[in-house]
Amino acid sequence: MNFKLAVDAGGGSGATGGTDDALNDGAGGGGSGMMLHVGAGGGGGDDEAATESRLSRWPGDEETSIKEPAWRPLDIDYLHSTSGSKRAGKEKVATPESPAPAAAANYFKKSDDNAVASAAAAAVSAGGGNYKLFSELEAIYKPGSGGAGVAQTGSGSGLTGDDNAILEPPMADLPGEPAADAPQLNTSETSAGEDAAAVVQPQPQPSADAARRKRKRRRQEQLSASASFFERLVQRLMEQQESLHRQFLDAMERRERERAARDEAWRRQEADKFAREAAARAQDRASAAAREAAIIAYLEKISGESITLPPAPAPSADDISQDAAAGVGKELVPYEGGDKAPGSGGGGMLHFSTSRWPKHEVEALIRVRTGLEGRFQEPGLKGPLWEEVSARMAAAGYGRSAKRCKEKWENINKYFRKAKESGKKRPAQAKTCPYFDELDRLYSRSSSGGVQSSAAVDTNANAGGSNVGAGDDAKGSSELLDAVVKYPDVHYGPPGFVFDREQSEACGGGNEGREDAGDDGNDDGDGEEDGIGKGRGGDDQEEEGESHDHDDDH
DNA sequence: ACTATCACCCTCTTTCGAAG
DNA sequence: CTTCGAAAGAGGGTGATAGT
Repeated sequence: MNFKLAVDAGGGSGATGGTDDALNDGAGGGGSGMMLHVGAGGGGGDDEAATESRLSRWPGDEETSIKEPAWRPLDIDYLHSTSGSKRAGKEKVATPESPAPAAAANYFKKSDDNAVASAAAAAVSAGGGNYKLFSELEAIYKPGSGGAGVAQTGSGSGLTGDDNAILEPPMADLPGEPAADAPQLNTSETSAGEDAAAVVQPQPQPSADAARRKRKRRRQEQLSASASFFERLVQRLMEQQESLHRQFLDAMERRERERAARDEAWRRQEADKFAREAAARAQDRASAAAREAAIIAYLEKISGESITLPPAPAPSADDISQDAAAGVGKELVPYEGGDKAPGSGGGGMLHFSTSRWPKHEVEALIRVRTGLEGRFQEPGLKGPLWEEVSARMAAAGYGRSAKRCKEKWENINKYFRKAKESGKKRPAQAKTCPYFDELDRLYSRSSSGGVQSSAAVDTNANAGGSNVGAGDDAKGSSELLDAVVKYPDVHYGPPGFVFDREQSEACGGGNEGREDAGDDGNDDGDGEEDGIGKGRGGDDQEEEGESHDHDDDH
């Protein structure tokens, strides 16, 4: 949309009609463009004075004889010059030079007087008259800058729709750009008016060239000012961005330092914790060693024999398996000289045994195995369970692989069944007697618990047979078995110590139960049978044993 | 020398889960 | 559902060892 603000210098024909968007004070005809026509009354003018200054229509929009009306560009400077005598005088000078029509001359003449402005303002304020343009202009210019209206009047951007309007405020702030020059800025926006002026003034005049050069120079100055302004703006923007970037980097660096500090603190904390745990472990080991030494000393004192402990660092299950894979009979097991025949090996020293299971080791195996009986009853692979048995044996100081444990368990069961089946009366000093009793209890319990094994059947069938008294008191045997089964891990410890004492107590050894902590207690078959026969209330322990079993059963 | 005990190995059967 | 393979358990054989 092109705005044209023009003053109709030529008298309109007064033609009516037309529905244009022009801001006519009369019923001026429309046009393709939006124009501000300053006219007295258009076709509707009555008096001659009205014809001198009035808004006219676009050329060609009406049947006017004046095809090219003498449009004079509405110089905003001029408009505002009405408030200044200097400007008015200037225009007054230019007026005689221009071949403007008489109407324009009259207009200028009319506006020559300063009083005209006031009169026009009065007319505007009155709401009508020839100076309605001023109200329009005020409506356009005022919203932009309030009191700075004078400086803004020359922008003309509001009229032309030029985007440069947004640059007005900064331009107004530009240094070296006097506010007084602001009204001159409009000169660039009135290029169309210039054309109109060219039309009005066909013959170029020297003064017009000078004004043009002057406008061009101003435009260049304006452009240079704009360029410098933009340069400063961009520079300021870059500085701001650099500042933000520096802040960003600082923040990143600060956070990085904080993170490093946190990591360092965490590492220190972990190191301290590890050190504390290590110290606690060392203390536990020391206390355990002291306790063990005290027990050993006590046992040596009451037994009068020298007791050798199994190697402290029990090999792991993997090591045991590797040993087993390396070759049978090469496992490192605790060895008691008393169990071996004299001269067969150094008593009390560790050696690669002949893979024979010492009695206490077999007992430990039975305890461990019976402790896991419930899990062995469950369907599933037994391999892991035997691994656990091996691990528990290792924890007790016996290095036996899972395979060896399994084989030994099967063997002792085999012997047990064979012995039961044979029906022969076994000597009380038979080596198998100690854990035969254990197995008998186990199978008795299993049979009472619904798991009827062949061995248990055989055991019951041969209750009065070779294993004297083993099945005589099934109830007492079962209760004792419960005590043994429920506390499988409690008895872990030095060979032949805890379990034997427990066994002696269970057997009702009475006066010599605790004292006879050695191997003699178990070897005494009669005493063992008596103990089973007497039985022992194990209900309370059974209740406690359940939880204990679960605790250790991991 | 004989017997009992034990470790080790092997075979057979059963069970169970995966795969077709 | 059938087949197959792995695992577990039972059972037997054999040789070594210790005790009688």
